[in-house]
Amino acid sequence: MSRSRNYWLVKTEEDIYPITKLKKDKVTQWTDVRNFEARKHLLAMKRGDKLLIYHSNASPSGIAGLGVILREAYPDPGQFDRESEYFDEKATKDSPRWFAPDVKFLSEFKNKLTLEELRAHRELKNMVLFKRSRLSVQPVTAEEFEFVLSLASVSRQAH
DNA sequence: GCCAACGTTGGC
DNA sequence: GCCAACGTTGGC
Repeated sequence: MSRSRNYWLVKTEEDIYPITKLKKDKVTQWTDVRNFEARKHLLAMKRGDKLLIYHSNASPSGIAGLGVILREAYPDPGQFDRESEYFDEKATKDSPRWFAPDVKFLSEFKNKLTLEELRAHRELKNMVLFKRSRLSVQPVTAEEFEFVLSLASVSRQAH
């Protein structure tokens, strides 16, 4: 029996790792997530799951494009590196604490879908994005995902 | 840069 | 196991 695909929203700070950088890299390790609930979601991601890529700390903040899970989560190397700002002394190779999947670039929206615009749609009113504003990896329903895509194509047609 | 929201830590 | 203090996120 095949499992249905899941959808997620992941945040990245626009001035640290914008989607234009992912576009250039094609694939990146989605590292540095250090929050237990976000970790749970990273570990639940399956190859082929699609991601809304959200730029935080931006003006304005919003969804900038799409990615897809290429490799499921494996231990995040930064936790073992004393030099890294993401080093975790409680983590060992035998029992890692933090994980990262590989994310592949899919597309960049012509126009970022801003928080303000997203908030304006009833169809999106239950998005975790609004209820759990600090969670950096969060589930998205299939309906929400499809609706966001429909908004993105509208903004593409506008230009 | 401010500050509200909220996740995490640590004393008890 | 509670909860106050602290630190961080992220919108504005």
